[in-house]
Amino acid sequence: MNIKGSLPLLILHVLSTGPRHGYAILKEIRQGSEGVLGVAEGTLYPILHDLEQRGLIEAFEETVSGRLRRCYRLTEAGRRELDRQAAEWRRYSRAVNLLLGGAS
Amino acid sequence: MNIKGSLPLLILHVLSTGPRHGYAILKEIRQGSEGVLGVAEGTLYPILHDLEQRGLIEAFEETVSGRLRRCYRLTEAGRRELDRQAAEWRRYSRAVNLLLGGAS
DNA sequence: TGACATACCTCGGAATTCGATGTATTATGT
DNA sequence: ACATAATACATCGAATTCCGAGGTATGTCA
Repeated sequence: MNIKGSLPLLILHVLSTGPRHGYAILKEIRQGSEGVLGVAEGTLYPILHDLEQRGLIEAFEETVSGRLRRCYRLTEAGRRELDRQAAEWRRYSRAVNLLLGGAS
Repeated sequence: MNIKGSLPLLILHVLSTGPRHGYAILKEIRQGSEGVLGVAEGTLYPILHDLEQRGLIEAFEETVSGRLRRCYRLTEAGRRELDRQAAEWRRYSRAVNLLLGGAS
């Protein structure tokens, strides 16, 4: 379904626009890509835990619409990693397009 | 090193520009992407065998510079699969760029 | 009261790729 | 002449990445 390896980038980017809980990230990726991209829950949560362990995001509890939710925000290291991965994405996608003979 | 899932697309595309043997495909992907993309040999040959088994490419023996080489050419089904995968690539990469807030 | 969306989670397995390793030939430099 | 690199093909095991299926629980709407 997805271009493999791009999910951490997408997740970090969504969190760079503001803290969110897991399920909200899911919906943001779907809507923000006009339904083209989709992340399965069984994929998202393990990645979230991994990003947290690596210090790229941090979790905090927050009450959203009367219920306790596990929210995440980007750390400074996460911001740097986001920049790094975004640059890498541009580099690779440009290279593929170059090879395929298309523009940019 | 590579965006996962894109290698069959790249290989099919290279073969669409003319028949080649494995090692030549390798170099074509490297040079055609200005060194950004690279395929390990341990990755290429299994994919080649898989594509052949699926009828997307066909092998033939040819003498290249005095030595017998195993060359591959695209089949009709391979051409269709290439079109399909190229369209999918454009669709997904556009969606990622859309989400990341960039153009196209 | 049933269905559906929200919200979180784990597990097993499939797919994809790389690195290491092996073999053999040809070209290039010294 | 000899060593080294490039060419050329191949297999294997391991790592990474992702999905689907399943589980739990609450809120909302008809």
